Amino acid sequence: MNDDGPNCLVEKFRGYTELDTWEAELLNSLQVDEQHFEHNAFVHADGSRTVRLYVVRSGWFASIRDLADGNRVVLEVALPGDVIGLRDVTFRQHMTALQCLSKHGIICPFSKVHLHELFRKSVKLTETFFAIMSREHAQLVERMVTVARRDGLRRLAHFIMETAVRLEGICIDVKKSFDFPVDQVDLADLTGLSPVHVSRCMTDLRNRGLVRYSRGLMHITDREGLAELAEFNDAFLKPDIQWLRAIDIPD
Amino acid sequence: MNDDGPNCLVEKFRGYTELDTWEAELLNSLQVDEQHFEHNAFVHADGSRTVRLYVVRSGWFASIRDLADGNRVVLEVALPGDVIGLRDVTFRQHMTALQCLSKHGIICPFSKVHLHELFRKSVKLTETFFAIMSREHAQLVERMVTVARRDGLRRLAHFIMETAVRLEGICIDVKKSFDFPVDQVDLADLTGLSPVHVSRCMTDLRNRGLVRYSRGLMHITDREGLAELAEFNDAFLKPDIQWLRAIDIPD
DNA sequence: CGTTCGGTTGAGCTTTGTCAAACCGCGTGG
DNA sequence: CCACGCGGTTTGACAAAGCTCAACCGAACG
Repeated sequence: MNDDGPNCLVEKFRGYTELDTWEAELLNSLQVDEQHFEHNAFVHADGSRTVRLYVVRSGWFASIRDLADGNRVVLEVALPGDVIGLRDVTFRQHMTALQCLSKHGIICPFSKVHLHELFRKSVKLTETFFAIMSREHAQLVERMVTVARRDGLRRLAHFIMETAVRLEGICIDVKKSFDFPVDQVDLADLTGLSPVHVSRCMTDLRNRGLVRYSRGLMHITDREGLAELAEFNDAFLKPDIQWLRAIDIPD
Repeated sequence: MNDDGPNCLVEKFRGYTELDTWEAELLNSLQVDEQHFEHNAFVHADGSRTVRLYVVRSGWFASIRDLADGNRVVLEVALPGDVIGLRDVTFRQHMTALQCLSKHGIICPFSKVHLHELFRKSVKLTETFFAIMSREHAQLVERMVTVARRDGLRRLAHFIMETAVRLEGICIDVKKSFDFPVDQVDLADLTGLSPVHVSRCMTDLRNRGLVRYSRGLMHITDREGLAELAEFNDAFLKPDIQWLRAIDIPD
């Protein structure tokens, strides 16, 4: 029941390490419940108590921070198969709200007690959760670099590339059009731009023949060009499968 | 020898959990070596193999990314007692260079094999490393929010507040002047601004009577005002000491 | 006593933001 | 079938924030 595709934890973990059946079962025990959400529905609010974590089953979910002046920041987008909440679990309160971006989305909640038990049962799984969190961290580092030092065009190019590569990781063919349930306001909050400027930059990307984009569908028409414009390097999305068998190498 | 102040791991970990002597010894075994660096010296380059992690003994160290166009981003600043490298350890290569910011700095390197052994020996320490990484993540989230959506004045105010609170955490009295070995070029790379604009904003902060700052010394003259301007909330710096004893609470 | 380095200042320019209007595809109800 | 309204996008005019370049200043240091 929980082995039905790349949107499940077992598949994700197998990208990092080998699992025997007992470990796979442990992971699957995190995906017994299901919650459904509609577009823009909140899973939890900013500042709410950290009680649960989630595995995304379908749809896109975003970590959101609303600012006093009405501005909003999207810190990260979680895609199917992603784990949400590792960052917050060691805090009492959530640092961001969690919202469903797509028309419809499904997540599997599990309690942090459950995670905790799992930590005690398997070092290997613990290490893999560790690796997953560090990958999320790495993703944020790349977005930080982009937002801090690149112009609007490149920020958007980078986000599109990043998302495409991540979607490939869950077996979505991005060579043709793919679902991209993010409107221009979301893109603005993702890149630190204004919606108007996002519109201008997207038009620019289109005019350069890099993407085609409309109403929830994205099509990358020149992947090389887009990656080059964004100075995109996908190393940060690829975990080192060997790290568990680290070998100390002198300089 | 390694219990001599707040710049050691044992002290840091005691902020998260209780340690018995055996665990304290394990941690101290990570701090047997020492490396010294001068201002702007590199500990490792961007893209180099991830072999070691570090504990900062003294001085400030920065994770740096150089961009193709000559721009530079400072991703994070590590202060005494901080662990450097948890983010990169699950990757084959470093995502940033590591540079000594202060006139002089000392770090204790330990191999990732060593970390790995420690993971096998103590779940509690593993979980604490997990918590430490999530705190670093949280820090980056706050900086991301700031860089994405706040103006130069607020970005600087936020960085100063964040740093002050972190310094307090290692027993540095920030009520009076304190060491602030970061020049305006560094501040620019930290906030995504130009050095010239940093100068203007720093002057502005001074004129508003919030800080006094010159040549490596910082003095916060109006902490309330500075925190308010930056919309600074220090929750993200405070780990939840209770998280290991998490209790599942229904909504 | 000159040089150097970091910081400051001013002028002009570029990028991006703001506001407001127009537009467009789409679904709904008359 | 058409008019309408709605949400999201586009466009234009203008304003603001921040960048670049260049000159200048002042403390530290040889």
